[in-house]
Amino acid sequence: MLQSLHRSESASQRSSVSRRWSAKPPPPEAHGKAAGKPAAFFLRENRYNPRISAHPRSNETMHQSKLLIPTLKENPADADVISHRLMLRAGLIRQLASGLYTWLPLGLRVIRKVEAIVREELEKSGVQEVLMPVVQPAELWEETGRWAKMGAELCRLKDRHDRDFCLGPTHEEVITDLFRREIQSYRALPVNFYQIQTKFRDEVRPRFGVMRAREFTMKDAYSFHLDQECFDTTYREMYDCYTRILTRMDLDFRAVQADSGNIGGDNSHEFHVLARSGEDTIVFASAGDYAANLEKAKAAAPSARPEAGEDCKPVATPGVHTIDDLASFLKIDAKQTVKTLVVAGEEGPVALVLRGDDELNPIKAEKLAGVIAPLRMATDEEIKQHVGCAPGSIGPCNLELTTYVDSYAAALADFVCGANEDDVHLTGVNWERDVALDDAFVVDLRTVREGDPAPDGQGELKFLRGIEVGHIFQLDRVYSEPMNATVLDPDGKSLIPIMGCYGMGITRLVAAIIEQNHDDDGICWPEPLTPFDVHIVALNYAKSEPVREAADRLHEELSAKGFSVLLDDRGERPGVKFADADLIGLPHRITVGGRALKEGNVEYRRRTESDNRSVPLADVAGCLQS
RNA sequence: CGGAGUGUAGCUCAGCUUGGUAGAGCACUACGUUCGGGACGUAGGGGCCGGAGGUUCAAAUCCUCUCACUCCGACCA
Repeated sequence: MLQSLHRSESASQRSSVSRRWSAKPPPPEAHGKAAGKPAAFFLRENRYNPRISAHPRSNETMHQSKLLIPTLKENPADADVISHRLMLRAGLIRQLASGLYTWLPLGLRVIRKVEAIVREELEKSGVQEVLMPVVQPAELWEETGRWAKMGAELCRLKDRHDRDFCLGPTHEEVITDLFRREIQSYRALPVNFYQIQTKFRDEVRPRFGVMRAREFTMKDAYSFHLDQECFDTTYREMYDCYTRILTRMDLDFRAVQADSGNIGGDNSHEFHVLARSGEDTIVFASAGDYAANLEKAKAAAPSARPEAGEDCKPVATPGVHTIDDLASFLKIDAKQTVKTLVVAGEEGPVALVLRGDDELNPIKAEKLAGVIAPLRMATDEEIKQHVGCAPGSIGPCNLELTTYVDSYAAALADFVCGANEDDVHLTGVNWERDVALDDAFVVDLRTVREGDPAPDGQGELKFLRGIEVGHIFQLDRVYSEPMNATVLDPDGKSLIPIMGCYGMGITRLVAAIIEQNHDDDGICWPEPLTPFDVHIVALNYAKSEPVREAADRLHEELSAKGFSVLLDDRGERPGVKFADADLIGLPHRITVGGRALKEGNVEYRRRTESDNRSVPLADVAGCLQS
C-alpha cells in the first residue's frame, strides 16, 4: 500500500506538472508581451505588467503581485464555519481532499508565527525539541496493545517487505521507545520532550476546515518522572506554559478540568478558545474557579432526601412510554419521576437510574465498574429478556440487575417510576422503604445543566462553547509499563517512570484565532500572529511614478525597521485592493495614493478601526510604533 | 458507521420536473475607455455535465450501480 501510494503520487505529480508547464511555459527572464506567463497559479488579480517586472526589486516575495494569495469574492459553497470560510476566502488554505489541506503562503506564515510562540514558551519551561517520524512501525503499537485496540482511525500501511506501519496519530509509543533506549538513570529525570509534527487521524467525519482535519499539525510533549510529586510540578509548569502561550496570542480562553479518555487519573485539563462555533460545551461557575468540560462537569450534591409521605401504589399508564408522557399523564413534574436506562454490561445488562428530567452523561456511565465502554444501550429484546417489559416501563423496584443510581435520583422521595410491567408505573415510591439503596451504587451519572449549583458551592454553573486547542494530562505508566521503560533509582532498583502528555493543535489554533478575530469584512489578525505586520496598499502603482517610488521607499524603510510588509503592487482598482486588504486583515494598512501624496502624506488605518488618518510619509514608522 | 444533501467552466450557480446542438455572473486573455471601496465596452479562451452501465433514433436531463464532497449524530489537538 505504501508502495503503490508512492508510485501513484509521484506519477500524478509528474503528469500534472508537465501538463501545466507544457501548456504555459514560464517566462524565464523574458520581459514584454512576447513572454509567456505562468498565469494559472499566480493570482487572478495578477495582471502581467512588463514595466513592473522590468524593475529589479530587493525583496520579491513581499510583493503581492508575486505571492499566491488567491482571494475569493464569493463564499465557497462547502464552508459553513466562519474561520473555514475566511481561510479559503483570504487565500490561506485550499482543500486537497476531505480533511486534507494545502497551506498557501499567507496561511503558512501564520502557522510559523504560532509555532514560534509555542517554541519560545516551551523552551522557557525547559522542554526540549525533538522530531519523530510520521510513519511508525506496528511492533511498537503491538507492545502497548493499541495496534489491536485502535480502530479505523489509525491509518495502517505496509512497506515493500510487507511489514506493517501506521501514520502516527500520536507519538507515545515512539517517545517511550526513545526513552527506554536512551535513558537508564533516575538522574536524567524529569525529562520533557516535545515536537511539532504532522499527525494523521482518519477521522470519521472531518469538518470545519482545518479545525478537524485528518492531517494536521500538533505540538505534542511527553514527560517522564520518578514519582507523582515530580510529575505534579511539571504538570503545573505545563499548565502555566499553555496559559502563557494562549495569553500571548491574545486569545480569550479557559482551562477546564477534563475527562482523560481511557487513561484515567484526575490530572487532566483542556484549554479551550471560546467561540460560538466550538464543538465542546464547557462549564464554569459564576463565582469561584470551577471550570470543566461538560463531559466531566459535576454539580453540587443535591439536598438531603425528604421523608416519605405517600404510599407506594401501582397505576395503569396505557401507552405511556416517555417521561414527558408520564408527567403529563399524571399531571406531575418530571422532577418527581425517575427513569431507568439499561446499558450493556460485562455480565449482563446494567441499569442506570436518573431523575426523569436529567440526561445521562455517557462518559461518566462508561467508567462504572461492569459497564461496557463505549457505552451501548441495551436492545429492546435484551430488556424484555432481563426485565420482562418494554423500555418505557422499567423501574428500580424489584429489578434483578446491577443498578447504579444517580445522586439526584437518590435524593427523591415519593417519586414515580416504571413497575417493570408493560403499561404500569408506581407512584409514591421511596428509597429504602420500597427499593433497597446501596450507597456504593449511588453515583454521579447526570449531565449538568446551566443553573445547577457549582460543586464547590461557589455560584451556579454557566455554559460556553469552546474549541479545544490544548490538552494536558497524566499518562501514569500506561505506556512505560507495557513497553518496559525503566530507570535505576538511587538504590539500584528498577523503577517505571510516570509519564505526562501535553498536546496543542497548531493548525487548529490558526482556525480558532480567526474565529475570535474577524468582522464582516474579513480577518482581523492580532499583532503577534499576523502573516505580515503592515499592508501597503499602493493605488495606481503601475502607472504613477510618485506612488511607486513612495510605496517602494516605504516598503524598504519599514522592512529595514523590522516590520514585515506586504506591498499590494497589483494593477487592481482601489475598491478591489481595499476589499482584499480587509479580507486578509493585516493589523496596519497604509494607503499610498496620488491624492494624499501631493501633500506628502499617506493614509494609515488600523484594521480594527474605521477611520483613516493622514500621516506624513516621513512619520509612518513612528506612527506604527506608537 | 447511520441519517440528509450536493456533484454542470477556476469560483458561485441556472438548465433536469416535461430527453432534442451546454448556459449566466464573476474570474481569465487581448485591445480600448476608466481608476480612492469589488468599473465598462468589444473580441476571445475555457466543459468527457463526477464515473460506469442501461433505456432511447437521441441522455446533463430518465433508470441502476459506483465514486467524491458537504451537513447532522457516536471519536479527538
